[in-house]
Amino acid sequence: MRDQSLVFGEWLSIFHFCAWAAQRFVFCKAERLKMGGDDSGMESDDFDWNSEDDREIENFQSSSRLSVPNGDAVTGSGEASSSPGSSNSKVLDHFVAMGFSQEMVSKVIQEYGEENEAKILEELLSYSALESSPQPQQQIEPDPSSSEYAGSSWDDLSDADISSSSDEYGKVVSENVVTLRSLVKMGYKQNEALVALERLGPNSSLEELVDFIYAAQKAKAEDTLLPPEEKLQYNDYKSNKRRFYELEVLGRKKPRGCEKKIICEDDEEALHLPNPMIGFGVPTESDFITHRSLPDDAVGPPYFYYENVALAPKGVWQTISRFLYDVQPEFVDSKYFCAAARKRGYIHNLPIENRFPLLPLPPRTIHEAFPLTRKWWPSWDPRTKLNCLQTCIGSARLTDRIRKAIENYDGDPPESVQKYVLDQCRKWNLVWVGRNKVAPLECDEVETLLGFPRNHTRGGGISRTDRYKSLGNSFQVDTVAYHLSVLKEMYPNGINLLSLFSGIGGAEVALHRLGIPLKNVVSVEKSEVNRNIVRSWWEQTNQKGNLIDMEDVQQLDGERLEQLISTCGGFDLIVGGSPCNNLAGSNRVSRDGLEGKESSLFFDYFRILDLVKNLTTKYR
DNA sequence: AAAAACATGAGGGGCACG
DNA sequence: CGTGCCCCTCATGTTTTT
Repeated sequence: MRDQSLVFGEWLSIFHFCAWAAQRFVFCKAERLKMGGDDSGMESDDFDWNSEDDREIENFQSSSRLSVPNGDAVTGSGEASSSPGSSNSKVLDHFVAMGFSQEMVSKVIQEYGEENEAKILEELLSYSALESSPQPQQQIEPDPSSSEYAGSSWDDLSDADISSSSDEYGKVVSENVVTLRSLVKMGYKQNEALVALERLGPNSSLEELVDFIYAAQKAKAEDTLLPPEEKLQYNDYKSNKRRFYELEVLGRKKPRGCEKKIICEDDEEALHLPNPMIGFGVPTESDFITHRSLPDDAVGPPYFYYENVALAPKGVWQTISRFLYDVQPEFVDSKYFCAAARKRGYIHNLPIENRFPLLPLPPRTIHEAFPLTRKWWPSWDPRTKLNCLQTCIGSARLTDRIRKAIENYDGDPPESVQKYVLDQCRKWNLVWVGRNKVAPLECDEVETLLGFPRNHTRGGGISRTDRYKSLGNSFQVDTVAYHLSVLKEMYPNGINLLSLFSGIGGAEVALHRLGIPLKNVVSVEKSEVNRNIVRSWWEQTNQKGNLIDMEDVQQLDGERLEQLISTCGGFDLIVGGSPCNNLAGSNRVSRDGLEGKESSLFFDYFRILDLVKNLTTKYR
């Protein structure tokens, strides 16, 4: 049972969210006018996002689909108290205009005074939540993790600095509140509404928000969460293609006799990881898929290529896939390309015929990759592949402990010691470098395993710790290059690349090693050392093209993109592996899923991709 | 001040077995 | 089908060392 204080707490967090969103989203009317001006059929597809232009804010009010009836009444929290005499009816009118009952508003104003609109809003929201929530029992989460899930991220949000008291701030708050209220009135949970509004922006239409929530529900919901009639609405979704994918690509056998379970047959089903994890095929295995059909919306140009960890929390890949035009992910383990495992999912709209690998093929066992370890490798260590290369390495003291644990014995150590050593070796990816001596991989060894040139991340003031971190967050170049290889014959004169979350430039290196000329590369990467690494590589490899680097994907708005596109002549490929922090299993602290602090930047990948797609089709 | 070392499991998939 | 066991995971926050 959910008690009232909990509900109220959630509404509190909603308010904090609104404040946070007000800061985060600055509205972009100019873009909408520009794009919608020629009426080129982009009504509900044009997402409006950040812009820092003030005049755009001015225009926001009139353009909003979910308009505030009386904008003038919406004042910043600081202003309301300045003229108490006349503001009583004004404040009351304002909240009534937002859709609250006059009775309720005056009651709350009586109780709390009218000088603190924020407080009034809180109260109104909590009251109306209790009153109008259509199916309160439905908000009981059978899955206890779900509420925690959202809870932690909202805590983050409420920590956000909400000192802004500008006018647009007030508008944004009320705008969001109205939208949220509408959604809750429609029967959606606050959490879902919040997430949707956060992702799509306050300017988005109700339809878009509802659509988003559907997607999220589909990804998350268990059978028991939703009443059957609501779920039936999802069932027209892709059943044929999904089935084809499961049968043909994932090698999945559809068990007979489950026709009864119509409801959960397709969408509710968890995405199955292929075994072996070879996607549409890898150079070293005979199993291949040579054809797939893409959803119409996904067909390029431009081509896009998205990457993230395969073992994300449940529902994440379904959501990602749904945003990326329903293209099904290709799950590939890089252990088929090199000596280290790296299970990743890739969503792209590239052709998959006539792929070819980078040559020479890298060694695919530890012994081949590190011949010197063979001499010291004990017979009781059966590993032939390394585990996933992560962002941290084992410490020197750990390897010392292991040495001491072993050297007490003449022959093979007892099984318990073997177990301990093996566990540690697997956990930290240690290799044998001497008698009773294990060691973590060196930076340059990691570089080689991942397909980068040696010393790619070396120098320029980067610490060893940070090198491991940057490398651990990177692509495996051979794997990505194999997928991108189909571009070579399509673009003999080179490509224009938009590289988001570039990191140390895995995509750039892959294309370069494929022999695909890079004409213009726009590289967006937050970390300065990483940008330096890419810049340095760019100069060392005598690139003929032009490298433009930027810091923040969130600053890449429609205006900026249009500029870039007009100077570059359009992007042929948009690559991005968005942050996995909140998805990766190694994260004990904040594995919050796609809504996590960093991983939610996926939605910026989608936003930018969608913008480029629209701009590309528009100008061609 | 910066770099390195350390402490901190949950969550799922795969598999064998009954 | 369920259950138990094995295994793996693009990490974060704090403390210690350099």
